[in-house]
Amino acid sequence: MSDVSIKEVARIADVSIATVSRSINNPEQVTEKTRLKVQDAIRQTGYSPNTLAQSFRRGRTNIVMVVLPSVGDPFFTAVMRGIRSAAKNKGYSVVIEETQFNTLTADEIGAMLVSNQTDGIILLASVSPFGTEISSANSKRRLPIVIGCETVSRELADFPSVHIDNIAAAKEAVNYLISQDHERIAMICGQESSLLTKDRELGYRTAMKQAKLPVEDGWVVDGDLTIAGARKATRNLLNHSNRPTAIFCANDEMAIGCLHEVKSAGLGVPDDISVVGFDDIRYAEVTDPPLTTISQPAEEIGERVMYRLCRRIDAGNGESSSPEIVPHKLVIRQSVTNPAS
Amino acid sequence: MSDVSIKEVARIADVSIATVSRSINNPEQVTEKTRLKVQDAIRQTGYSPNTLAQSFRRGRTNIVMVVLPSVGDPFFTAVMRGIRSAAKNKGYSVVIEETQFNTLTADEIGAMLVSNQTDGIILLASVSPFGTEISSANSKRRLPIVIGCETVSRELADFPSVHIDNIAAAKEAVNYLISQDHERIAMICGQESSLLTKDRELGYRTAMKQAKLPVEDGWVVDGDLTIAGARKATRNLLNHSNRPTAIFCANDEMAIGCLHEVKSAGLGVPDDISVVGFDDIRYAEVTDPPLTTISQPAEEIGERVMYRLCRRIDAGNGESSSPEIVPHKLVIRQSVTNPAS
DNA sequence: TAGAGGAGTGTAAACGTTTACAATACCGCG
DNA sequence: CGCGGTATTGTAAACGTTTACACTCCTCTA
Repeated sequence: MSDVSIKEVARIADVSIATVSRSINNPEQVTEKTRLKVQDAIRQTGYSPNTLAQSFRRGRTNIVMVVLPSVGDPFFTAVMRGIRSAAKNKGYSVVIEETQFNTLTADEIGAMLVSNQTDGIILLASVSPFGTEISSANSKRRLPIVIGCETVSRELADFPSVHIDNIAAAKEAVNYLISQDHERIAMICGQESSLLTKDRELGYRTAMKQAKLPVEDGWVVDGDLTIAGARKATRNLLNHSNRPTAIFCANDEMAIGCLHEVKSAGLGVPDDISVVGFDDIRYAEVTDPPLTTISQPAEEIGERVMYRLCRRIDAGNGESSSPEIVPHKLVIRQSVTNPAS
Repeated sequence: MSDVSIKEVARIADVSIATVSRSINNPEQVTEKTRLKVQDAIRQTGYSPNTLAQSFRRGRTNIVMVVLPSVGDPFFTAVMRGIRSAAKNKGYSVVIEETQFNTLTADEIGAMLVSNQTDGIILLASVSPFGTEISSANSKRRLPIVIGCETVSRELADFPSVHIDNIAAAKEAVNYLISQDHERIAMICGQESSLLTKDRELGYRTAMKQAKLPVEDGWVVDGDLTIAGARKATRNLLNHSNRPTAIFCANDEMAIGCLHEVKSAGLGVPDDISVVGFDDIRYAEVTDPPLTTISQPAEEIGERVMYRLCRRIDAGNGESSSPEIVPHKLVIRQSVTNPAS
């Protein structure tokens, strides 16, 4: 099967290998007649081009790498589905690199580039605050990189990106709690390093400030973006001397941990504590109670980011680098109620 | 960076390109002195081998493909983590193909092979009952394939596999329900095509038969392995004229849907209905109530299956094809109670 | 009918490695 | 000092494509 090369086809079809190559890749350059001859020979021999040789010759792997914090998080698997579908559409394969929530340094990205030879990279994870290294190292290398979900720091601003408006979305979530008469609202956020988390925290603080509500010391805690982290964070919140009536979580994964911990403490959701999540992963509607959360168009983000990358790969530096903001939506379920009732 | 080739290094180090290649790949074949010279030159030039050229020359992509039903299912993401860790260890990249629960045909696998040139394939999904096509097509091609999680049909028996004993595990789960005095036990299983599901169903039926308990018509329903499917299945079960007191689900994903639907119907878990799952995904301990389920060593399966594949790739047909059974474990949480109480 | 121009095809080089084989250098022994 | 043998290095071919360039036909125009 795969041991027959273009030479054999050329021999059978009685043409040169160049003509075979052309009838496959640029059919308009050959006669109808020879094209048919070649097609026949291909069918006879069961030839299929050696993609290794093609990649080598063309200098293209047709592989892109996506770097993400955690493959386990349903939000990212949803984004991945979008990426994969667009990739398949464009003839790319996708390899995944998981950062396990650690922040990437420029060197690590560099290492990934040389080891996994890829045509481009999609960053769904935070990169180190020393973003300049990457961007300068990269303007040198001019490697196509596009950023998804994560908010973009100034240093990376010359790369295209697609994400929601995290600040506005977080504000909307918190404003909803405020509209339900909550005044003591806490937040569980991700680790320091994540810009995206920082933005959501900023949205929370802005909403609180605009409503002239205080944010007490110890009301903003790090939940590590994991279930376990959120459970610990929730315990701290419940033991706070001025216990909040509502908790806003920076992602649904943590909201699930939070829900569980509140109930383990013998309290009710939403009767004693209201909870709001972020992402609208597919488990959000089957938690108990179903989770009120911010919905992101995860698959769409994935598709857009992949198409954006393709354009970058094809167009080189031509592709614009403006951030692309996609819409979010507050979806109201049953994890929030009025604290007075 | 990547535009400097081995030639440049050879020029700087004042040796031939063959020597450069050797000092990298077979250091024991060159003098200490030249090795150092070459190392220096590499550092000076920032050379790193062109992996495309290497792949081409060596006829190896160092890429493996894994075919799985659904990337979203946390069980599979856990298996993937194991695969990825082993792959990284061995210098392989991993690309994923999702079947979306459809059964694969031999042709489809063939197409994947020629389009994505890979060194091997890990099958975590069901393949079509016409397994002979694949195995014969493959003995021709002698492509390294190994099977994980899925039970192996007779036709595929010449490929290595690693999985738990699904029949025994399902029996154990059902026996546990029986030991808790349940007599009316239903099951939500996956689609027809999945052998793995068939085995779990077989385990269920065997346990029931051995305990001389009847399996009523309509007690074994298809839940599609999805949350939505399980909810619908659960609704049917709850409306059954002889309503079961316990439901055994073929995976945790469905158990989550089941839990939710039971509670939506105004019933309590486990007080009115007991529920048992399968897989022990990481959400299983934070459902309400925490889920009693069968735990599979998912990451370990992933690692073993990958190492197995490596051996197949290296050894050719040398590697044994005996199935490798890994241990499962019943983990008891709070979704089951005695129906009398 | 000569010549220009274009369409179709062939020849051969190139991509960056690895590796069989040849050549050279080095060592120890007689 | 010469010789055999081994350790190290160099030369060149090969992997399967793509593609620049050259060549051959053919057609159309003047």
